[in-house]
Amino acid sequence: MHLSPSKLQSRYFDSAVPDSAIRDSAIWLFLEEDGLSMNIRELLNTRVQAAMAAAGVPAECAAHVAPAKKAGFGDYQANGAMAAARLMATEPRQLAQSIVEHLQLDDMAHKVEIAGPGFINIHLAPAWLAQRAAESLRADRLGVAASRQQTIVVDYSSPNLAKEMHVGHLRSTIIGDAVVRVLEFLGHRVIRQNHVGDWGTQFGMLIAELEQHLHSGEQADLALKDLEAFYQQAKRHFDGDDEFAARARDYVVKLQSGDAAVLALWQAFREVSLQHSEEIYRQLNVTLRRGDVYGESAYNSDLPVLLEDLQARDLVVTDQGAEVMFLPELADKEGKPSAVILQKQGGGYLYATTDMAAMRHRVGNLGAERILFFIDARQSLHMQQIFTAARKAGYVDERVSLEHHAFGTMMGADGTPFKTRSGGTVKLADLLVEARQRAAALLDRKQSELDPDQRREVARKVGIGAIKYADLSKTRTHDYVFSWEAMLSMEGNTAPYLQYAYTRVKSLFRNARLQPGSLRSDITIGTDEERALVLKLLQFSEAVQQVAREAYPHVLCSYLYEVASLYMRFYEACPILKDGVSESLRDSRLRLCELVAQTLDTGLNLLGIETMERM
RNA sequence: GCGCCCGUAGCUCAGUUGGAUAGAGCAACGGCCUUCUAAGCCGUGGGUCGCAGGUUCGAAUCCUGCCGGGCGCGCCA
Repeated sequence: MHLSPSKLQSRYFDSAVPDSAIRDSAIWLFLEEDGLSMNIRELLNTRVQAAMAAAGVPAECAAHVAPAKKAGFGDYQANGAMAAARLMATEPRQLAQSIVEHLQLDDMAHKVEIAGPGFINIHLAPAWLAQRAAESLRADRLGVAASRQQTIVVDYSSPNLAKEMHVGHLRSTIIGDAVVRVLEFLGHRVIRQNHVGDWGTQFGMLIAELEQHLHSGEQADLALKDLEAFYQQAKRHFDGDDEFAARARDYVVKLQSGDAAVLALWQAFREVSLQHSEEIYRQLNVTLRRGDVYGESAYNSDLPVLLEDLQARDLVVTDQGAEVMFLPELADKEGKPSAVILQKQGGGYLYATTDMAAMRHRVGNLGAERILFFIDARQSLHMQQIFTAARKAGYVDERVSLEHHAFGTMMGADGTPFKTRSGGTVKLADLLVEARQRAAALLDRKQSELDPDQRREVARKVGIGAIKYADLSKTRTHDYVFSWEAMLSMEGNTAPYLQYAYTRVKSLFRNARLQPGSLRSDITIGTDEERALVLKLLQFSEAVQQVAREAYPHVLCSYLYEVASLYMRFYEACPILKDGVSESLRDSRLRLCELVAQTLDTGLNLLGIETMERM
C-alpha cells in the first residue's frame, strides 16, 4: 500500500504506512471487545462496520467513526453511510437507517439517531462511561492497549558537536524524545540514534585550535567552556592565518587516516562537546544518553566498504571525477535523474555516504522495522534521495517504513531566519536559564507555602515545561517564529496550566487526607461537567495511538489541554470536599479526580514534562 | 526555471484525513476569591479560511490556475 502523493503532505513516507501493519498482527486477532484493549473509537468502528456489512454495504466502505464535533450531535458520529450510499447508488438516509437497524450498541449507547444527510449520531450511556472509567483506573497504563512490538529506530537531536546547542536544535530533540516515549509506552522496542556531527573538515580546524590551547598548558574542558566562542576563534585563525589553515587541513587528513595523536585531540574535543549536550539533555529531561550516540564518525571505516559494494553492483558511476548514484525514480520533468554524490573528486566522502551507511546499519545490524527521522524540513530532498537510494541498493526492503518527520525553520519576528541582535543564535543553555528565572519570578509574586528548595524545583519544572510545551504543542511542519514571550508564556494553553490542574487534584487528596487508590466506590455521572470530563478521559488511548502513528506530539498536547480545561470546569462547578456533599458523591468525584491526575501525569510524562505536587 | 512546505480572528495556533452553525489561547472589554490553590472560572466582541474556478448531497480540507511568504535544487553538513 502506498500513500498517494496528495496524502504525503510534508512528511515523506516512501513505504507502507505502519498503521495497517501494526494492526495486522496476532495480538489484534485476540482483541476482547468487552475489555479495554479497544478504545471507544475502535469499538464503535468495529460495531458500525459489522452493521454496515449486515446492511449489505461493500467491505471497502469505512464506517468512519469520529468524536462528534458539537454537543448536540452525541458523543461519536459515524459518517460512512453517505459515501457508501453514493457507491451503492442508494438513498443515504435510508441506508443509514438500515445500518442503525443492524447496529448492536445496546450495552454502550442509550441513543442512536440519524441526522442531516445521513450522519449516525451515537449517544453513549452515562452508566457505561462511568463503568469504563472505573476499569481504566484499575488497568495498567490507563487501559491503553499495547501495540504489536516493533523495533523502531529513531534518529533525533543529532547536534553538530563543533558548536554549542542552540534553539534550532530544540525541535528535533524535544519532538523526537516525546515520540520515543510514546512508542516505548506502547511496548515497542525503540533504539535511539543520536547521529551527532562529530566528523568532517571543520574538526581539523577545531583540533588545531585545541592543540594550541593545550600547548600553552590549558585544560581541555576549560578551553572549551564556551564552545561557541572557541569555534569563532578557530574560524578566525583559519581564515586569517595561512599556517594555521594548512595545519588544520593536514589534521583532517590525519584524522581520517587514524593518526593516533590527532585522534587523541579529536577525542578530547568530542568528549567535552558531548558533555555539553548531555548537560542540556539532563536539564531538558530528554532521555538521550551516551549509549545512544552513534555519530558520523562511527561510519567512517564503513564508507569505502559501502562504496565498493555499490560499485560492484553497478549502482554507481563515475561522473566528472565523482562517484555518483543516479536515481531515475526521482527524475525531474525533463526526465533528468536526481544525482547523489557518494565520493567527491579527490576521494572524500560526503553526508549522503554516511547516511547510506547509517541506513544499512540500522536495518542490517539493528533490525529496524521502522525508522523515524526528526530532521529539519530543508533536508527533505536529501532524505528522499537517501530513502530511494537505500531501497535501490537493497539495504532497506519494502517492509521497513522510512519516515522523515520534518519540521519548520525557526524564524525571527521579521519573518526571516532567526538571529539575535548580534547576529548569532540563542544558546539553549541561556534559554533554559531564562525560563527558570521567569518561572521563579512568577512564583515569587504568589503567596506560597513552599520552602526555597521546593520553589527552585517548581520553578525549574515549570520553566522547562513551558519551553518544551511551546514547541510540542505546535504542528511541527510549520516554520515558527522565535519569541521569548511565546516560548516562556505560562498562562492559557501552556505546560504550567496542565501542571497547575495536576496540583489542584493533588491538593484535594491532601485536604481529604486520602491516598490515591484508597477509594473503592463506583463512579457515577450526574452533571454535564462530569460527563464531558469522563468522555474525554476515555479518549486518552486515541490520542496516544495517533501520536505513535503520525509522530505529531501536538495531538497529545491538545488532548491534555482539553482534559485540564474540562477538569478546571468540573472543579469550579462540582463541589467535592465541601459541606453538603454526600460521601458517595464525594468519593465518586475523587475517583474521577484520580483518573484526571493519572492521565495528566502519564500524558505529561510522555511529553517529557515533569509534574509536581504543589506550585 | 524546477521541486517541497506554508497562507484560517489584531497576534500565536487547532481543525480528528471530505461532514453539520470554522474552534482555542493571548491581547481588549465585563463579571467571579470570608468556603476544595485566581498560573483559575464565567461572559462579550472579533472571520471574504490568500484569490478565482472546478469536483459533489457537502470543501478550510481534494483538483487546476493565479497571488504572497519560506526553503531546497552534484562534489557543505
